[in-house]
Amino acid sequence: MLQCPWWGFGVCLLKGTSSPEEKGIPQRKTKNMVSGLAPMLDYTTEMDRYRSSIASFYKTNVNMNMNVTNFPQSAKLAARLAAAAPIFPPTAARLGAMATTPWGCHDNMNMNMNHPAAMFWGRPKPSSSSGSGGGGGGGSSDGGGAEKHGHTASLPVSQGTAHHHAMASSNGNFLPGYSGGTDCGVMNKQGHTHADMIGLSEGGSCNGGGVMGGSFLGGLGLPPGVIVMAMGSAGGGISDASSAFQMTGGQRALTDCQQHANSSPCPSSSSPPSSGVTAAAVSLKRKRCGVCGPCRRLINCGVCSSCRNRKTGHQICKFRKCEELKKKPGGGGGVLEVSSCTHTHAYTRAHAQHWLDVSKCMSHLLFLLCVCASLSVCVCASRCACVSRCVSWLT
DNA sequence: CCCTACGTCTGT
DNA sequence: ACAGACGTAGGG
Repeated sequence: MLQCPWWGFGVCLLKGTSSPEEKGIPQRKTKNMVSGLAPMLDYTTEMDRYRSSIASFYKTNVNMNMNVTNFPQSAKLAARLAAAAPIFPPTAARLGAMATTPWGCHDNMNMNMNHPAAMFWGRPKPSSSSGSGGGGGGGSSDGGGAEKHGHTASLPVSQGTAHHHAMASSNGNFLPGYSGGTDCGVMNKQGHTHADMIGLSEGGSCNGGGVMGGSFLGGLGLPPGVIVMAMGSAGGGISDASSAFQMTGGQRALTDCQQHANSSPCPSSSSPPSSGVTAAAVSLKRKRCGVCGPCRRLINCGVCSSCRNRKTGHQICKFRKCEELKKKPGGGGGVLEVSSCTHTHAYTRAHAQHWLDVSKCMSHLLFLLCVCASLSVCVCASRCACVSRCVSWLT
């Protein structure tokens, strides 16, 4: 389990350091914190770019590539994000740099990068004091919260936000090229770099540490050997490198993971101890496990029968249907103690293939999203190198 | 009260 | 087996 002793700049700056002060490093959540980086990082600018990019990304890509009505939640999400007040701290604050070896789960992000570093985007561990920025809230209790959040004017600046950002960024779906002239990024029609395309295409095209090489962070270089990792929302917990599809679910997953942080960090998709309702409980409605791939998916596909018949069907999107709930209640469950690679492998493979198949029928944009979704399934379900294999299946 | 979604029933 | 419809639990 990753434990960062100290967060500064949204970064786990040092290991074994007793306090930020000792290191003489400013620890702030907002502008002040980047004072030393001010020339490179401008919060407002970054936010503007971010929001406009999201808006245009969806507006353009979604309209261009698919019928937006098929992806109502994508649109909603875009709208929310675009309208949201700044939801994450300055760029620098989102970095979690670690001079330590990633633990298994996060090593997933190495994927095909052929590099021991993994980069995520996240938030610094919220300080115990304050709740600046209305940081309460946390995630919704249900995947459905993804939609319900639409009621609020802005995204919560806590877990939810962290996940939105962490995931979006880790997969690059929403990341509008923070680099000026990226060498390895793939530009979309808006001229924005999409890291997922980078990450999923070739392993070695981006050298340097992490997914985005040295060009992210507005040119902020990182010391050699510094590993940048996603801290999810609860730095040190199981980080959630899931995709833009799976924000709300991710929050919940994260919570669950934390609760099980001792032994089995994150319940696998096949045997989630966090299911809450046992088979014996019967009669009561079972709840989503919150940790499986579908549960962690945020956005309805908009095309499945459940989505199409939302009004009358009262069913969750097929792609968001909890793996556990798909099983017969009380039916021989719990047999698999699935922490093994083998199982995870099969699981992710199925999903990866599924999404790959889906992608063949859909747009390039969706393909990317789907790929990301698959990856996140891997990340969620595995604790090992399976992800890289999953990636290889997809590419 | 509204919305989401689980469980169940029914039809194909 | 699957899809669709419906009742209704649960949360906000």
